Amino acid sequence: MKISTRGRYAFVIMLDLALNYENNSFVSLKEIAKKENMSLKYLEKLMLTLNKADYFISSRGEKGGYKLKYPPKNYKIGDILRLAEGNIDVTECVSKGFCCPKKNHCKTFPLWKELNDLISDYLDSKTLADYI
Amino acid sequence: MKISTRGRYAFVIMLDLALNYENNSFVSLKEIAKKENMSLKYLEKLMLTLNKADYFISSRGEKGGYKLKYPPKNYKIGDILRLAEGNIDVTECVSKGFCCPKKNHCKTFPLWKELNDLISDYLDSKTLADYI
DNA sequence: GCATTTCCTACCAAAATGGTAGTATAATTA
DNA sequence: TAATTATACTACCATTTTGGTAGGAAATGC
Repeated sequence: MKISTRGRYAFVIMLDLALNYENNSFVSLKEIAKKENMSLKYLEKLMLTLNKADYFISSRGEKGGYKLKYPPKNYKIGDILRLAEGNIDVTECVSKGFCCPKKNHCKTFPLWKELNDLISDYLDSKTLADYI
Repeated sequence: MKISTRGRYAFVIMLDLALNYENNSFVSLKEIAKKENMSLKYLEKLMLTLNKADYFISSRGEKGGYKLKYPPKNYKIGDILRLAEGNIDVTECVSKGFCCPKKNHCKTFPLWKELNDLISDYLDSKTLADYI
């Protein structure tokens, strides 16, 4: 049931960018890595994943870095974690598109389904704006 | 955020024993393994873990196996999963006894804490009796 | 043109996961 | 009492996941 380093780091990165949103300047991964005591190289790789979404505006070179494309309240924590972790479903059988032959008479399915909805709904009810 | 095979199997095993609770007979792992299409050897090892708790009465030899020591409503799903999985906390930092130096001014801690409580409270509100 | 920073690929060590194998021990039954 | 059956316990193992490093290429600002 662990949230992995990927997810935890992603949340931190996004929060750091959210905190800088009003400034309209770029924040480099180097700064974040230093501030949060994370490996720059690991952050770079993680950023490749996050960048698949329409989350940032980026700029290379000196004074470059990243900034949020939209205001912090537009970023659901659930979406950030799904992106960073791949998915956050508690079992395979509750994942969209997964078809288990005994889904309808499985005694355990209702628990996983309810638990999964509880988690998803909670994480989707929170945005970056709630943590700055 | 996945519940591993250990936790999922544990829930299934406990449910099978709960279904047999009224019968007052023993259910062998061989039967469960066959019925649920699981590896007997893996079940045996998992049972070693579950048996650390005061959950079963067991008997060896023919007609042997396991039965629940207490009625199904006495078994919280949360406890079963904690036992099988080691722990079910979403991060290390929310685990009891873990001390993070920046716990009090960490921007992300509140989310993990709330999420963890949500999950724990839900799983502790359900017992085996709810699924038979 | 040079330093800086993102972008991208390839690799790698350690840990977790999901098993298997073998054996000892206890209970049942023929 | 001997054979069978089932739990109890230890050791091992292959695969996947996790967390991270290395090295460049491409773009940008000064």
